[in-house]
Amino acid sequence: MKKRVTLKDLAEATGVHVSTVSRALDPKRDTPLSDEVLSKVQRAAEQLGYRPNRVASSLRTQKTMTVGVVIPDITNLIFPPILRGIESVLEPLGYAAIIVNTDSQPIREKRLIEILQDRGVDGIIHSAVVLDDTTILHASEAGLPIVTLNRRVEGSSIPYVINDEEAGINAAFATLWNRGHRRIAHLAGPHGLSTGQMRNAAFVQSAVRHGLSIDDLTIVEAEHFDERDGRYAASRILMLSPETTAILCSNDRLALGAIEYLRSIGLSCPKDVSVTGFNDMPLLEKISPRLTTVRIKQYEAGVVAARILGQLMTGRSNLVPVRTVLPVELIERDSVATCHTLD
Amino acid sequence: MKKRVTLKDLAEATGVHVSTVSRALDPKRDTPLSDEVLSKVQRAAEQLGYRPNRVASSLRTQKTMTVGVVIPDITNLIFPPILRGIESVLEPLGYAAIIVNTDSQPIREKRLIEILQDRGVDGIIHSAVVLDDTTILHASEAGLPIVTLNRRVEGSSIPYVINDEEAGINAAFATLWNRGHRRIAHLAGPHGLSTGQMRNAAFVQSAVRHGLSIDDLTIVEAEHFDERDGRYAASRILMLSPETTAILCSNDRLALGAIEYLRSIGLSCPKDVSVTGFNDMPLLEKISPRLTTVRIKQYEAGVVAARILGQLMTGRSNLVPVRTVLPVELIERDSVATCHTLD
DNA sequence: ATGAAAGCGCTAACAA
DNA sequence: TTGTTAGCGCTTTCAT
Repeated sequence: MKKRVTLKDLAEATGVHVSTVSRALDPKRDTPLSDEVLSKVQRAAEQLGYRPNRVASSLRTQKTMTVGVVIPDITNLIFPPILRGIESVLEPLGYAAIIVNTDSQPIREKRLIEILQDRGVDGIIHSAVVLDDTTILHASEAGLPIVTLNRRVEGSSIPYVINDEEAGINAAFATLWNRGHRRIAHLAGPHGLSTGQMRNAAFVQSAVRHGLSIDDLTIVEAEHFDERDGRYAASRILMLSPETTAILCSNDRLALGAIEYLRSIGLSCPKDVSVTGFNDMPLLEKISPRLTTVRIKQYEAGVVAARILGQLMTGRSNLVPVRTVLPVELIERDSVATCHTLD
Repeated sequence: MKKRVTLKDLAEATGVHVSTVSRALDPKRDTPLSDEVLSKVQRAAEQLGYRPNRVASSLRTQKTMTVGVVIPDITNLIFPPILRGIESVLEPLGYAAIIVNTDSQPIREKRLIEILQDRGVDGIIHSAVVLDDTTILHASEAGLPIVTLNRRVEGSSIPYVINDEEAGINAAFATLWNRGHRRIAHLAGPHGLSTGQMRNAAFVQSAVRHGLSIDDLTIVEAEHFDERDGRYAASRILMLSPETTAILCSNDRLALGAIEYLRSIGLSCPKDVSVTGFNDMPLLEKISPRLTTVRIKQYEAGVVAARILGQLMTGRSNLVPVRTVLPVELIERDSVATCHTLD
């Protein structure tokens, strides 16, 4: 185990002072230096294999060049592309990311945020906030740059990047409506999450605009955005409203669960019941029936959030919009069929 | 932006020396302290909201309590479960992980390893090594604790955790053989990766043991473990050996690609050609035809690798096995059919 | 253009 | 049982 080469070593090797060495190796140097020392130091650094000690520099500059990325669960397929998007902008800027999974547990989230702060992260990209997230509010008020992704914290000025939930739900609703469906139920996501809430509101709005009465709408809320709760909520929907011909789901996993449930009771999607999703997660196009869904820009969202965080961290917070809404796109596949029910 | 509370602040607040405060707050303290100071300090820490500055402590102790996790690409579905496995053991030990994607580019890998070293990671879990990985060899020789996962570096003493490739390939081969297949081709993974190589060798061994002649075997190597190269390699296989009735693929993504190719030329899997995969990646069971594959213990592998790294980092390297082989399991689904070809 | 000196916040060897 | 001191490796202000 050979010891690392330090600035001091280079100073001894070149006969100049450590501070001079430091300056010579500083890429964005402002102080003037003689070409001679400069090249001498650089050559020595090269030869001895000098590598800067980021820990030491972090302590001195109070910048760790590290950001925290908080997500509910990396095994949820929509997150890996988002992370690659984040990486694509942060890595070239010299930042590294510490990724943590909250498993949607507020206590766990709180602990993880604390850990990130102990480690002195320069900022946080947060994709797992709840609507009234006090943990993150505190951190933000303490001066930590934060951007939320996919979700937002209510009544705060924390910048957020979301998808055009309303347009997405409208498009999904419209495609069902245009295929003749009138008994359209909503399999809603958790109301504690902004996505669940916004999509639910958009659904109601769409339905009303198409002339349906609020009282006639069947809406069942899933506790979590997963297949299990999708199955359960679908069963409740059909119990409450057996004449349902289409289920508009708050995301793909719920939709997958709903389709599983339909199959389990001998119904077919789309023949008996049409289903739509939201997100267009990876691999979805290989699963049968190929789900009609709303595609969100996953990688893009990561990129945009990271750019905003970058601005925040370098003090150009005046430039950043509090609200960024990314466009979505309806992907029509095979889970929606024309409705032949005689009403 | 309020300033962080430091040990010095606590020292002033309690009237004792910083070092005493440090001791009072050290969880695994060996020096004796009076109950009075202890509680006084702890109360002050609580009240003022003291949080230790890990950067400072890292500089002093030369331990960052951070590990690097190197993978080819997080969007490859087999990695998220592995990461959760790693997290499940490292997080309770106080470690955070910096995850980097190499995109299987050696130059990129080298740069990323350097970055991790600059940041002073205490160890690395590496899931993207190539067989003759000099970068990682150097790092290891420099004294950095390293464990490789899924793959191994040839001719080194770097501990590695792999799956029982041989048993897996044997099982896949046997199920094809038992269903009457005799014209079994191998869609091999890259020879530069230990998985590709080991699976290829196991295939040849299996075939020979079943009485096939090496010269008759059709083996086509894919350059990368992805669908695109799977499609291409499958086309080559059928060109070289049109009588092929089964393709044993080196992993799931290659198998998915092969099936896509078959479909594109009007052949059906499993009716016309049977296909097997390797890994059993998430969501595979929802894709039709449901792929018969070899399930590897993804989460478990992360757990084991992390445990070994933990031992290495705490100097108990005498306890760690260089080689750990995890058991695999054949998952029989719908992509293998009985062969009715008259030979 | 370069050197001197201080200090980021913490820990640990040594003293008392 | 507690205080003193030194220093991890770097950056930055001030002096020269």
